[in-house]
Amino acid sequence: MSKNREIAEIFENMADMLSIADENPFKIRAYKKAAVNILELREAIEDASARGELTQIPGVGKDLADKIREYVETGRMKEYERLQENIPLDTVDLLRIPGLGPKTLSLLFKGLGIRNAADLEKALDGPEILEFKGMGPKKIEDIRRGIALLRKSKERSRLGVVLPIGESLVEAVSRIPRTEGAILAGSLRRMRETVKDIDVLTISDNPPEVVEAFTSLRPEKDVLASGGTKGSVILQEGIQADLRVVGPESYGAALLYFTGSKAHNVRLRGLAQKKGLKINEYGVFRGDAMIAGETERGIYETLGLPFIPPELREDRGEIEAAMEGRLPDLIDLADIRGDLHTHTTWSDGKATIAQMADAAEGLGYEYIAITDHSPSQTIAKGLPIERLLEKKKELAEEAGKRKRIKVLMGTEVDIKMDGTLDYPDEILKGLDVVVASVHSGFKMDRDAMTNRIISAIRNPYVHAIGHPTGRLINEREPYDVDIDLVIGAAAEYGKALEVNGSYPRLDLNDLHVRKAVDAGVKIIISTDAHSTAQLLFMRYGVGTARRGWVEKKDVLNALPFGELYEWLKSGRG
DNA sequence: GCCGTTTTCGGCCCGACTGTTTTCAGTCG
Repeated sequence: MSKNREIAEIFENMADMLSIADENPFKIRAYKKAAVNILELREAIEDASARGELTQIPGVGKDLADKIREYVETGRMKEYERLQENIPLDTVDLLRIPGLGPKTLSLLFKGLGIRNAADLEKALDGPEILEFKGMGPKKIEDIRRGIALLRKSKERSRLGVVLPIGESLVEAVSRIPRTEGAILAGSLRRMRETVKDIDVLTISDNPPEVVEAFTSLRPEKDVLASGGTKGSVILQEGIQADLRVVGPESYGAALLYFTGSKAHNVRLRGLAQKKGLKINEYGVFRGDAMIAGETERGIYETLGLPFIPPELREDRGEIEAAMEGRLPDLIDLADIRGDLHTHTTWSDGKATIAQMADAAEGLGYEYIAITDHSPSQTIAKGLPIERLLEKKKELAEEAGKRKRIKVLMGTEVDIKMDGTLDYPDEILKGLDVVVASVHSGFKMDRDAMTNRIISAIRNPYVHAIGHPTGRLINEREPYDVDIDLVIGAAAEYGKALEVNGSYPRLDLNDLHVRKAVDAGVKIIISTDAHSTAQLLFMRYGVGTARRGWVEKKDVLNALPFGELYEWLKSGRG
């Protein structure tokens, strides 16, 4: 196991310590930048160190290279330890509270001796804190809210973080001798936007041996339980993983049971009872006789039901729909023919137009829209009109070279505070794809925000609203918006709403997107990719859409190019 | 702390928004 992650985390922590110590901001940035680049490094950092090529890592100069080498060789970093003597890691942790930055923390650290969360909470209740410059009642309330949000986020991790870890775990389990395949269950299989733990199910004729192998798979942080049929560990990543081992005859029953949701399973067991049957994690029983259990499909059949996809299993009406034969024909990842919200080096993306187009071709897409930011997004290098026109030229050249994929000229244009857009209509008119999004002024009141977004929907050149609620899972609440009115307006004006597949967003969420398709609104499932790798976020978007009962016919980027293009052109004065 | 023929010192992304102010500091992206 390479030490890339550890070293990146150390530099990240050091940057935070330096920021609390009020150090040179550029030095702080240097540490952070190095951390990011180390995390993205394609090889084990020990190898680069052994070759003496650490300084070839971007952002790593002589000093940081020395520190990395010291850590690789000794497992320690003196400077890091020295910093911790002044500023403990508990204090650094407080920076993760949204609304509490280094300046305020430094003030409280020095002035009130606040070193950890307990100190902070006590101080927030006391009167002394108001003595400090810049501290007022609203700020204190902000920090309190931030603490609550952080607490919530600690319980559940984001889908896009955990799913890859779960998949590699499944692979590892399937390589354990005497197992027959392995599969993810639980909320991960249901593609919930956040998950608490990883559930893995496998088949074996010797469960205890498999559990034993599982708990010693990797140098796991902690073994919570290790028994005859199930084992439970805390992975290095800090996430709990449970393994259940069953015989082949019970595989379907166990999968159903451990996939949940609990509410769905309770309903199924109720149905079974009425038929004189009993369902448990080993099978379906009539008296003592087991009549199903090998497959999930077989179990649903004994209840007179068709197979219900995992994403629907929330007891949100799927059982009634199944009984009445009106389950949705859910969109599949394979139905997706293109990505309509992506960024490139023209604004804040990491890849060029050509690289993004190549990657999209590699995914078998028919089209990709390049939608860089508009000028208000200065931090994201949003494009002034002259740059937009330059980009248009490059994109046209790039598009001209390609036979297999259509490269569309687009923008993610900012919806400004007053509801107008960040480019004039005559510019928007000349673009193939216009996604309009809110990136500023998140604290507007509900009416103002709703009207702001509806103003954008009314613009004849806007095709879709990007990440319509602005939330960042575990980081930022959605802005206050009446989503029903937005959906109504989208339906009225024939505009699409986005399901943004970037896993911190997943916005619209499952419930909202279901409302949207119920109202007849078209959906665009996009990745908002800022790199070629992020084009793979599509599966999170599709998972969220499936949880929202979205069918292929609802999704614009499941259309063949000709039909999509017709839609894009329609209704534009 | 990093970086580089506008180089070995002097930059390094910066504007919007908020809450606290009475001209600005802190946070965010």
